[in-house]
Amino acid sequence: MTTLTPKQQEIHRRQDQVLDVARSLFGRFGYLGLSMDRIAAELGVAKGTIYQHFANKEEIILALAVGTLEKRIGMFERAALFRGRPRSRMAAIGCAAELFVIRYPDHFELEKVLSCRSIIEKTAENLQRNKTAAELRCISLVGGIVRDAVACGDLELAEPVQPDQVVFGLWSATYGGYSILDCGETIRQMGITDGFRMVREVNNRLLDGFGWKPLSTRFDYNAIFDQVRREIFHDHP
Amino acid sequence: MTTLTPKQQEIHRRQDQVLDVARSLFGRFGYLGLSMDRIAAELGVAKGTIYQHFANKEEIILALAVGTLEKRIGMFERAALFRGRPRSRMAAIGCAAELFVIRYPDHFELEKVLSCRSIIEKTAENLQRNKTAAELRCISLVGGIVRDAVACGDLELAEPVQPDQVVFGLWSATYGGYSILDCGETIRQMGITDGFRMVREVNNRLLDGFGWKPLSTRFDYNAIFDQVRREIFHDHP
DNA sequence: GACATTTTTTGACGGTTCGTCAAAAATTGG
DNA sequence: CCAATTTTTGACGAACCGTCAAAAAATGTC
Repeated sequence: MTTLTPKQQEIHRRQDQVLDVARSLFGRFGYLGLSMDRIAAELGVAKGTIYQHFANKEEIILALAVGTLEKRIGMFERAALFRGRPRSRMAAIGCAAELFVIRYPDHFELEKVLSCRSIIEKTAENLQRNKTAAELRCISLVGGIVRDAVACGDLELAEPVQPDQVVFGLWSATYGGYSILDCGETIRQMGITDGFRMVREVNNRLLDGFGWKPLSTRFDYNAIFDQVRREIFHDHP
Repeated sequence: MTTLTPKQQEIHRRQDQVLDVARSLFGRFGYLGLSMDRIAAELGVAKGTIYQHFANKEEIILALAVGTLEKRIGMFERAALFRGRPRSRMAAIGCAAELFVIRYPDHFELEKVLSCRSIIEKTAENLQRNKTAAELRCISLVGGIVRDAVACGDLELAEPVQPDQVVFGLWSATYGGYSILDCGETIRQMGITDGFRMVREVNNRLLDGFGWKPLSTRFDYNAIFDQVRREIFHDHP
């Protein structure tokens, strides 16, 4: 286990170096500006060496996305520790999600590239599973809070509605909302200025629609956001 | 105006032929499988000729997306003619959106590719504006229904909430929902089977949360979907 | 430390796609 | 029919891909 030759350690380190360089290049020049040749040049090694670690640039991008997803999991876990009724804890998760998109703005771009069929198809399935697994961890964390709410009576789901449906709704609205804000001129043309407030509002109304108490019309969840920011994520930008 | 030489007419026709071939190639092989050389070969012309019409494959993809967006506008316009209270008319729009993703499944893939910064950046800004304009037409159509609801008292928006916020919410939830369903293994792992029902449900709950009457808990909007399908889109698959 | 063996690195190579542009072909108008 | 204009062509240089035999480095054995 711990018996790694110096050489093997060097190889391990280089894997991270490749990702660092790739992240920088992707951030600066985007998907089309990222190339194996450039990574190799920037790192001062031959191209063949990069191929020892990753089969193509798509797998590098996938690895970058998994990396930031793990950051998000960490933030969600910290947020989930917030003390309060389930809906407040859910607001804390919302706050974490918001801070995540601010702190890791490139993540969305990675996500969008990987959502293209012909691009993700170039990656090995077992690597794709890493990403799915990370997503499922986020989802189950959120699902747990929904179930807590059901258990304590704050949320009553009429027969056919399942807790996962609530999670799906939050995920849709949040992912969709940030996607729309992130890309395209359209939103600016609509005269929308404070996108984050907008996403919060939509999520609040959605949970109100499921009847999750206390309703956002009777309780100020923006205050929770501020509190979570102060108490849990004070070290964040 | 109508004085087009035979040659000019041929050139106009070819523009559409290029798009037809490109749509087919994109559908079969995706973004990475689409190339100017292949289009030219499939169409039996030299590559240079394609470049007379489009500066690169990204502009072709953009044109394809605008094309399907216009189909959607048409469907939304037909749906908006549905007779009923505003919320039922909104349900009719939802039905149109659902039928659209069924009828034009490739549209989402186009949309995802174009949402990547480094890809859309390769297209001319005035072409991007075509897409923005088409999106804004859809949005203003939906916004009109929201305003109708406010005008007739079915929807009361508390002070800071604007009609566009409701539109943004519907757009987020729908776009996000279909995106999530469309791509990735995660959703299957969650055990979600009927994705369309799920998106409908989320939209219903969202509008309930805004207090748009009649609430979905008191009125069956699925029935509206069926009715719209029968009465307006009977010619659709 | 010398040397045989294994592991790692290298970069040249063949292949594909891109976007260009001068020459060739086709069209137009007189 | 011919000169002028427009359109088409495909060869070209450049960039990137992924591979692989040869070179270099590391390892382990005596």
